Formats: sequence, C-alpha cells, structure tokens
Amino acid sequence: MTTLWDRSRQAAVQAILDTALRLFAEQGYEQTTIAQIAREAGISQRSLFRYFGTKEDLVCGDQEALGELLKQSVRRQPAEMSAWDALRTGFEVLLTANHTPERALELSRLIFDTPSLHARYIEKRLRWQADLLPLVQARLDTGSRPAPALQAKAIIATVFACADTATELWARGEGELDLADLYDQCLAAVRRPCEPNTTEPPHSSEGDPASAAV
Amino acid sequence: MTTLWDRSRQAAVQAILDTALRLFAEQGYEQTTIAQIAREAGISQRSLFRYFGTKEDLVCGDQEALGELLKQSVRRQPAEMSAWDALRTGFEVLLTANHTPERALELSRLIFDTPSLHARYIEKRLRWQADLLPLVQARLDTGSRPAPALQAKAIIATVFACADTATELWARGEGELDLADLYDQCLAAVRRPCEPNTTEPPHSSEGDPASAAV
DNA sequence: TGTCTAGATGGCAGTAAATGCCAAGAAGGC
DNA sequence: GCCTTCTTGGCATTTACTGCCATCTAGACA
Repeated sequence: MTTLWDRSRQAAVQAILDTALRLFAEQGYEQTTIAQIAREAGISQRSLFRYFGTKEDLVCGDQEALGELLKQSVRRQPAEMSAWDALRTGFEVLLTANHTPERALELSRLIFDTPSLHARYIEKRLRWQADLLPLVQARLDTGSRPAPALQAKAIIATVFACADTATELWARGEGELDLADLYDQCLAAVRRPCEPNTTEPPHSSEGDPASAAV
Repeated sequence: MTTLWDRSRQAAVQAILDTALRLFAEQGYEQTTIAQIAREAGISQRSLFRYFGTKEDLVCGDQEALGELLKQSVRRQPAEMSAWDALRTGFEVLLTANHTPERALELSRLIFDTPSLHARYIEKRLRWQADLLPLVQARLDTGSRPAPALQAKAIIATVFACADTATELWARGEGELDLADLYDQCLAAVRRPCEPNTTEPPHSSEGDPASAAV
C-alpha cells in the first residue's frame, strides 16, 4: 500500500526534477547552482541532497534502475541465443522503458554536451558492464581459445561502444533517426571484415610485457 | 634553449607528481587532499592548481600529449593500410612512449580502481576519438552503405573499447601479460562471427524513432 | 652592472558541492 | 491522544577550485 510519505516523496522528486531540468535547459548545467534549484523548487538545500545524492544524479539518476532492467532482460533471453543478440535485445527493452522521447532526447543532449555529466554517465555504465559480465560469459563457447572472461569483456565493451556511438549520433541529430537502426549499423560496421584490404595485423609485439595506460 | 624557469618548472612538476602518486598509493585517491599534497611537496596550494588544473589531472594529465602522438602515428601510416591496422599501429606507438612500465602499471591500476578517475580517463579518450575521426574516415571505402561518419565513429569506438579492456586486464594481472597480445585477442573476439549460432538479430524496431539515452 | 619588466609565487577571500549533526515537525501505529 | 519513527531544515564544516593582489625573481637590455 502507498503511504502518504511515499506520495509526497514522489511529488517532491518530480517537482525538483522539473525545476532542475528547466533551469539546466535555460542557463546550462554548470551555471545552475543547487541553491537555485532548491529555492525555486521550494525545498531546502539539505533535503535536495537527500533525494539526489549529487547534482549529477538529477540528470543521470535513473541509470541504476535502467541497468537493473538491462540485466534482467539479458538474463531472460533463451539460453541458445548468442551473447550479441541477447545484449541487443536487452538494449531494445531499454528503449521502451523510458520517459517521453522528447525528455529522453533532451537528457541525452544535456549529457553529451556537458563533460562532467558525460563522465558520470560513463561511470554508471561501467558498472552495468561489470554486472553483465557473468551473464554474457555464460553464453560463450566454453572451449574457446581466448579466455572467456576476456572475450565477454571485449564483447560487452564493444556493444556499449556501439550503443553510445548510436546514442550520440541520435542525440546530435534532429531526432529523425532511429536509435535501434543506428545501433545495428554501428555493429555492422564493426563486425564486417575490412573493406579495402584484409591485411594481417602487423603484430610487432616484441616482448614488451609491461607498458603504458594506453 | 632551456631557461631556468623551464627547468625549475619541470622539477616542481616532477616533485608534485611523485608526492601525489605516493600518497595516492598509500591512502587512496579520494582520501588524499590537495592540501596534503601541496604541504608535502613544499608548494602552495595555489601554485599546485596552476601546474595541474584539477586533482584528476595529477593522474590523467599526460593524456593530451599522448592523444596528439596517437593522431600523428595514425596519420603516418601508409594510405592503403586499413583503418583497423592503422589504429592498431598507432596504439603500438603509444606503448613505447610511456614512463617506466612500473609507473604505467601503477597509474593504470589507480585509474581502473577509482571510478571517478576511470570516468575522467574515458572522457579524455573520447576527445582522442573525435580527433581521429577524419583520419579514419579517409581510410574507409568511399561508396559504402552506412554513412562513413557512422562507420568511422563505430570503428574508433570499438578499437578504444578493446584497448581499454586490454589495459584493464593487463593492469589487474600481475604484469606477466602482454598488452598488445591482449588487444589482439579482444579485437579477435569481437570481429569473429558468433560462436554457438549466427542468429539474425531480432530487429523488432517497431518505429520508435526517439527513445532514451540508452 | 644596474634597472626594468614579464612571469612565477603565495596568501587570502570567496564559491559551490557535499556531508554530519541536531532540533523541530509531521505521519503512522497503538 | 500518545509515542515512535521518519522527514525536514538550519548550521557548521570539508574539499576542490577560482579570482585578486602583493611580492619576488629570472631574464632582457642599456
């Protein structure tokens, strides 16, 4: 049952969020202070920080829930589905789980245009990637040469790289592009053999076991 | 000619860096304050911020120079070399350009173990990716179906995803692994066709042009 | 060599995000 | 109606970071 506390909490969250996003759109993220948001939302600064742990969470706050949803979706896919397809389906579920498209587009643009937000966003998705590792690993050929952990990590990283690339193009576009199509095109560009020449990689790894943070 | 100012500046940078990395290793990144670093390095807090604009730059500061180096290396590759191979060779050059292997390993571990640093690190590399875009685009088949910009963006993002994955595994390992080998294995895991089944992607993009920041 | 200028430094005050603490108030169970 | 529990707001404090200004010094030049 839903108590009054829950309801007023929900209302407060919504009011804060609306105020914050409006101000961010009007004057930019960095130029908007927590004090101003709190004032205009009619709440104390202290309480605002209780609802949203950080300023960045005002924008990237839903990410935890979405990550959980993605994990559940991937887990739900039939066991014989390949890791690639399971992840693709998982992402597709995310698309349906969001606010209005306009809001999502607005949020994406804000994130991609604001370095500190972008960093936070990436950080949250790194968590998703770590959480997905065991699920993806379970879908791989067991006896393959590259260690399954490496293979799974590489696949997940690539899928996210393509998803991010697609999202960025979608956010920078006028909204006339389809996100799922963009994702498929990105992945196709990556998993297709080389276009002009299929040269073997130079492979000049002359025994330098330790090197830099590339 | 190298003036005395340049030299003392160089010395100060080195002293600050040594102090900072020692403290980060001893007590962790978050637990170490700028005030403490400045005190132990015998410099004012104000000057420290003049050398390194942010605390994160104490760790990720070299990235700008490395990005430039990568760009130069890729540009230098023969025009007929594929985008994949040119990028791979570029990364290989980076490996030779770093501090001592131990230092690089220490830095990498710090970055991969500290979420906020990790996010900043990736953010800086996104800049590299944007800079590489025209160079990679020039190496692509001109008449290909997916827009070349998308194709180039996806390829670059994937290459970086694999490089990061390889670096993380290398950093978490005991140093006995070869970074270049790890990179090749990651890329191989990604560009090889599906292992168990080569199912067609579900492709259930039922006309939802706009959706969330995936 | 002495002087003048540009650049480096340090101190100080200030901003903004975030956290801890505590007292006051409202909601829920009885 | 009372008491517990959760919420709220105000206050002080920490930490990263910036602007301003006085001071000092390396380097150029007469």
